[in-house]
Amino acid sequence: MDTVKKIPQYKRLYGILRKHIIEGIYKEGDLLPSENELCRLYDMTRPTVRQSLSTLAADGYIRKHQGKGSIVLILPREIGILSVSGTTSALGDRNLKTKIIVKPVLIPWIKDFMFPLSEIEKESGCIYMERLRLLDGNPIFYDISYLDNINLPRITSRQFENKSLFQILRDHYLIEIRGGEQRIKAIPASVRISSFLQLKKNQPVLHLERKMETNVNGLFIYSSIYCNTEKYSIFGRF
Amino acid sequence: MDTVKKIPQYKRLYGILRKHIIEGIYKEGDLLPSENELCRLYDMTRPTVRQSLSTLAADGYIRKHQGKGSIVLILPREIGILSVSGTTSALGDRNLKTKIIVKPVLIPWIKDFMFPLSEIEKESGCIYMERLRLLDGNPIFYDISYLDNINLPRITSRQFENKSLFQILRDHYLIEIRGGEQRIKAIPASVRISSFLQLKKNQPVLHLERKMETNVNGLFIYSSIYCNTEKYSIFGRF
DNA sequence: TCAAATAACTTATATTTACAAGTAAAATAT
DNA sequence: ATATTTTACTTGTAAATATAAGTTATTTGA
Repeated sequence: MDTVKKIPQYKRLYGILRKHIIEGIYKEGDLLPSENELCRLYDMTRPTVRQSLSTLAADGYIRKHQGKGSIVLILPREIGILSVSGTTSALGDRNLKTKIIVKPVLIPWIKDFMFPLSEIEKESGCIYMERLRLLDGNPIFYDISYLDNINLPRITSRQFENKSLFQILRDHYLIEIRGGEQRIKAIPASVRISSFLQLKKNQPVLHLERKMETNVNGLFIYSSIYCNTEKYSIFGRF
Repeated sequence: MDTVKKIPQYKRLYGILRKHIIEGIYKEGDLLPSENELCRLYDMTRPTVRQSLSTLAADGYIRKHQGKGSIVLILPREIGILSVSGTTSALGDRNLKTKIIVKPVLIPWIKDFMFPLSEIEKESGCIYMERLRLLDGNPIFYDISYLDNINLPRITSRQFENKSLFQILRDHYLIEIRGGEQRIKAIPASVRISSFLQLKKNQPVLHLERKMETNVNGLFIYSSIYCNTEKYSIFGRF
């Protein structure tokens, strides 16, 4: 086991502060310790500390005020599907349960896929899965995921119940989501979708098509997500 | 006229590079000049250049690759309503026309407003306006905006036709949008909304409720936006 | 007492320097 | 010719330093 922890210092501090914010050690409106204090506390220089704080600000956890300090925001992360981290982790793994509709299988890519595919992607086929996510027992997301079939040993046999796909990719394959693009529409629910989301046919449903980019060159994750927004809204910061 | 241009260098370079990307001088997949080249070209040091590039990357204009360089992305900014810049500017002011439904008027805040209001906001009342945005002649957005009534001389008499609200606020009042939060839902079109968006009643419509934060302390801009997503999707990067 | 000036904080911008680590092409050895 | 090594380039991380500028509380002066 020669896995040296070579996490950069600024990422380490970012993680620590974010954890503290999420756990409520710093509450809404609180001022974080000043940059100089953080320098002393964690034995870093100011540029390093500042890089952590900038990242926190970019991710919407704090707002920086010149001359005043860094103020903690309440991030309305109730259903943070618009953020990078994925739905499960965004909810703090509390009320969200995941049910597998179609276990991960290796299939060829669908014709006329929602996003253009590279030649390499087309050749290798994709890992396909369908999941239903329930919030407090109510089905909210019907999630169809597509994943390039490149070098992910045993992915199709992994246990996905109540786990975030992103978490598995990060923990077992060191794959991180870097960003992506998405299209959003309001559509009438088809029979299949309405049955999964317990809606009447043609009820309005939110449809997201997402392409997510990873730290692995050429590896993208695609999702088609249908949301029942009758009771819950999709929240996001920008 | 003593308006000294005290734009930070990194913002200047950010603007220059973004302009070049938007104008197509750098195309999709192109490598930007290396950090050291930019240092020489614009007479800055590397941390300064890196700050510009980091901001560009955060805004989705480029992707940085260690050991390789910064690659220009095609940003799918078709209808960038999910981005900060506002709809009109996101489309490059080309096909999008704006029609005023209700001219800016000063009214008291609505009871049970979609976002909680501070006491100061409640007292001062709000500037209310309704606009319809047409893309290639098709009504796409029905936009209801609320604005704190604080120190915006002549705002209610300004000409908003075919101009971005954000642009007017920036140019005349030096107000910049810093970020915000939004809720997204799919809802059935009401009679009023369906008539504006030329849809049948109860057709699915995308509903966005947004609270935007500005550089002016305590000044927020609220929008309720209804989108016809039959032909167009809402696009965003994250 | 009250308003203005000041001091002591805060973050923002910028330079300089050093080394680590990833990428790609050129040089080398087989 | 081909595989390997080297080299030269790229971005990533990090320290040390300096000055500017915004905010707040204290001190000062009337």
